Amino acid sequence: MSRCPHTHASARTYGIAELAQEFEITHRTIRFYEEQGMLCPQRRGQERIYSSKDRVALILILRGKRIGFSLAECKELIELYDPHGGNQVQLNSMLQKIYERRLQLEQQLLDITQMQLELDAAEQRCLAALDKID
Amino acid sequence: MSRCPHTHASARTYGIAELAQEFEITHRTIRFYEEQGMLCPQRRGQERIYSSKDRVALILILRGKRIGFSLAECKELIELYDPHGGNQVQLNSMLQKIYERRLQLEQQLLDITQMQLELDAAEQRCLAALDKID
DNA sequence: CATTACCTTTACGTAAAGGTAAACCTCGCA
DNA sequence: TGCGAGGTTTACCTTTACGTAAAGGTAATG
Repeated sequence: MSRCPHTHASARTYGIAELAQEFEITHRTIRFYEEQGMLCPQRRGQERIYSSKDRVALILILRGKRIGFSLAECKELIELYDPHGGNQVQLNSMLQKIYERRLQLEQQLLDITQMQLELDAAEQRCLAALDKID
Repeated sequence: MSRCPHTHASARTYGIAELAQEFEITHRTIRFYEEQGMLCPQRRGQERIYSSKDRVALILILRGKRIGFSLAECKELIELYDPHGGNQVQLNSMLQKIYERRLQLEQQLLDITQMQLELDAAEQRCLAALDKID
């Protein structure tokens, strides 16, 4: 069973080595994320079998990390992504979190463009100094 | 001396409490950054006197941190900002670092816009679920 | 003079995010 | 059948970025 009954877009599964290679991270890292409750692979005996949902979670984690989110924050992102209904209170709290994340992202955009400007200036100083050397 | 002889744009100085309040960080944090060689306050007896250069460094550190740079990376940014001449080899290595930072910032921009899209989608799901409740 | 407020140092603690090592299972196959 | 490739767990180690006492100097204030 579960062998692609109605081809639900992605019944594909992945081994740990496969994911580790694709995303250039270690096995330990992947298991660590599981310890933290961010991945939920099935088991075949001892072996972990990752679903494409796990793979998506990994993508979210790694993207979050690249822009400086903590794992706890990445976990929240995954929960936002997850379709798990919830009652009215929960939904409103999710909307609140989404709002806060958006503010944070906007601040980060400002920080990044500001930093780009400063890199430009630093580059100019370098080039000018090199110019003087000749 | 040093009492504003030719009003060099900013002979202003700052106390630790002042900076801590302005940037909403603790004294400990500021002293820690000094331990790491990122701030170089003068001393009046035991007391630390911060220059506006120190203040700029703090700004760079905090901005760097907001987008997930490590303190080591922030330190590099400060050094890029710092005008300290250097020979041809050093200048070229600085240019290389600037180039790498730029690439990283571009990746971060991609990550952020992607994440914004996902927040949009998550918000839609929340709103749709709330809609169903009514 | 004593208190209060702010500064200092030294030193140990800690959470986050994994790295690394040791030792074991187990499957396929030559 | 035996061995290697790839999987597993447990458990301790490390780095980063500070937090948190403990213990005391200094300066104004009542």
